[in-house]
Amino acid sequence: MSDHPAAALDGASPRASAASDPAGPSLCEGLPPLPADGAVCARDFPEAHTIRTVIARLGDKWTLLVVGLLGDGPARFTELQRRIDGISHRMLTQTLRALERDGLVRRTAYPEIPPRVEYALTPLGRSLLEPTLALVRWAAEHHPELTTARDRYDAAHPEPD
Amino acid sequence: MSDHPAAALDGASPRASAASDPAGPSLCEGLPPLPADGAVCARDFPEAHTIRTVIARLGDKWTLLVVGLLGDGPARFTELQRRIDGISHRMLTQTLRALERDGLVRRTAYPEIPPRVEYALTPLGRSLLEPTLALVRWAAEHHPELTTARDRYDAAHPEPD
DNA sequence: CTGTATCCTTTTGGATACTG
DNA sequence: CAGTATCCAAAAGGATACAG
Repeated sequence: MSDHPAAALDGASPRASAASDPAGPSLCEGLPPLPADGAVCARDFPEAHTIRTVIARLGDKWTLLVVGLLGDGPARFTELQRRIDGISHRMLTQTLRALERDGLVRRTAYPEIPPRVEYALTPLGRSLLEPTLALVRWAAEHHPELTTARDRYDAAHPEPD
Repeated sequence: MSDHPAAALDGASPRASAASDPAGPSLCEGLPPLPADGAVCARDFPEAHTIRTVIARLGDKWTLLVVGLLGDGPARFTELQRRIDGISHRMLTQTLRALERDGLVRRTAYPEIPPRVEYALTPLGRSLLEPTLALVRWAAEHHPELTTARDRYDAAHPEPD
C-alpha cells in the first residue's frame, strides 16, 4: 500500500483541459505528458488507489458524521451515540477504531469506575475537517436540487412492473 | 426525503465551541440554542440525513473517480472504463445511472451504428467538483501520514492469533 | 460506561451471458 | 459500443449477549 506520496494534484504545470475550468486544477494535473492520442488525462489514474483508500475510510455510513461532531470538540462514547441518530453500538466502536488507526482521532481512557473514554480529533483529523465541511456545505446547499433531479428522473423512467 | 433545505451551515451566529476552532464554521452552526446541559451542538443532528444522502452517493467505490475524470471533459462509456482501472462494466453503468438520476451527469446518446454515448458533468455536477477536488487533494497530501499512523497502530495492536 | 464477540440480514459488487 | 439481467461471493451493518 505504498503509492507515490503526494504526486500530482499539487499545482504547477497546468494543462489545457477539454472542457471548461470550473474548479481550478483538475484531477490529473502534474502527470507526465500524454501520448497525444487525444486522451484528456490520467490514463491509468495513478492516484486512484490513494483516493479510494481515503474514500473508503470517509465514505462509509458514519465516519463523516463522527468527524463532523468531533470537530466541535472532544466527546465521550455515549455522547456520540446519543447524537448520531441510528448508529449502532457496534458501528460506532468500529468507526472510532478505524479513525484512531488512521491517526485521525485520539482515544483517551480514564482509569475510573465506571470507565470514561474521550475521543478527540488529532491535528491530522482537524485538517480533514475543512474539506469535510466543504462537502457538507455542498450537501446542504444542493440537496434540494438533487431531490428535484431524482424525482424528475424517476418520473421519466418508470420502472417496468 | 424532503428535509429542510439549506438550514444551518450557512454562516452567521457562530457559537463558542468546546475546543479550538480549526476549520471555521462547525457542522452545527445556526442551530437553535442548546438546552444548556453542557452539550456542544447538534442534539439530533438534523443535517445527518442530508449528509448521508450525499455521502451515500459520493461514498461508493467509483463515483468520485468518475466525477473526477468527467471534470476533465465529456467522455464516452468505454473511455471511462478504460481509464478507471478495475471497474466492471456493470458498476460503471450503475454509477453513471445514479449520477444521471441525481442530475450530476448528462447522458447524450447519438443514434448511430455502432451507438455512441457521451457523458458530461452538468453545472450541478461541476459545482461538486470543487469540494471533491478538495477532498482528493487532502487524500493526496495526507495519504503518507495515514499509512504511517496505520502501521504504527497495527504494530502496537497485534491481533490475537 | 465502554468494549468485544456472535449471529444473521442486507447491500455491494464482480463475472458472465445476452440484446439492440 | 452501450446496456441489461442473472447469479453468486464478499462486505457492511444491525441486534444481541456478554465481559471488564
